[in-house]
Amino acid sequence: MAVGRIPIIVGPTAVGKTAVALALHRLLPLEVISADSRQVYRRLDIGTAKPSRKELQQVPHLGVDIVDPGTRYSAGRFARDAAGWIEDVRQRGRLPVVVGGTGLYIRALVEGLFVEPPMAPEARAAVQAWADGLDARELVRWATRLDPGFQGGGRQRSIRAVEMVLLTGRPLSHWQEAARAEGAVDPWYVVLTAPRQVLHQRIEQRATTMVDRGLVEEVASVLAEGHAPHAPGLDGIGIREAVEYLHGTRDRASVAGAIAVATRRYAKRQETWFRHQLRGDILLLDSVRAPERLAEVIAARWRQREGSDDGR
RNA sequence: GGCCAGGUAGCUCAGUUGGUAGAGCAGCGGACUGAAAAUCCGCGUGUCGGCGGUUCGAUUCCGUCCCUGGCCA
Repeated sequence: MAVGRIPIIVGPTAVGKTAVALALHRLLPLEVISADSRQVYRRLDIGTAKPSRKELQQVPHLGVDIVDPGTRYSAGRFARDAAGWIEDVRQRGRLPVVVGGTGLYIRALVEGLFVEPPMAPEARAAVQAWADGLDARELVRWATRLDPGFQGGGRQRSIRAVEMVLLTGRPLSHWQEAARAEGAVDPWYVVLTAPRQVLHQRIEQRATTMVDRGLVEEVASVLAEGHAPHAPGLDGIGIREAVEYLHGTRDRASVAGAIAVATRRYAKRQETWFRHQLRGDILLLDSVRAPERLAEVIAARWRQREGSDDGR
């Protein structure tokens, strides 16, 4: 169900994706499809650096605030949801623009994941409970034994490999080969980059601002609603550090610094992903330039492309 | 000004009885198919403060200068 070509703006955290999307909105009739695995969670606004309420009013965003912190979201669900949103935006006669930093979500949308066979929730929970009693090394050993094609990894990936074999009778690699899904869109990637030094500065700034704006209080109030500290929505940079402080294992003065360190590492992993994992047309833009200038370049290139070949 | 202590990786430090040095943190590179802000794999990145001297060889010993901290004036 390819829906045609659409722009996909990616880049590491804090590089300025939101600002560019906002500026681009003034040049093109667009709606944003957010590809961000943290911003899907309601209530966590400061910690996930969501666009402000005002910004969300100015530019329609789909994919923000769609599940409670206690609900598990996934790349597969994103791929289905996003394909629907894109369709809706098209119906309204507007241009869907995917914006986000979660590489796997974008891959799931563009290239499609394999079609996952049904797995009983109780069975998954049982595997999870079994895994809770084992350490990472034991899990890796099980994964290797049950799935000879196991590509390696730690706790999380081992559990996934074991789960697939136990609940479907076939290893992950089998499904990946045998049940390839179709991609939903034809991507035009715009990759925003910034020199490391600049990026690190922005990250530092952002970490401090988060704490000043009440990150700790926000997390405390979500915990007070009864969510466990390891709830799906609470597993994110910034939120983790706030939880550590609230549990007394970290002093308040060190929160912002720890967030900056974790964020820098995350940004590096994202850059590695965007450097090697994207397939297709890519426009690389240095985001040291003003968002308005970047938006102009993107809009001009887009019109050029769409004009020169009728979008197929 | 005098007397101590110290100047080794981006930071905090270890070490070399003379054979050009290594930990933690930070950082860098890479992998990536439903938890991905996750989960993993790999990599020391260095005028051992400067300049002289002794020595086959000095980061190490000697001299001198500079810098930092402390104490005394």
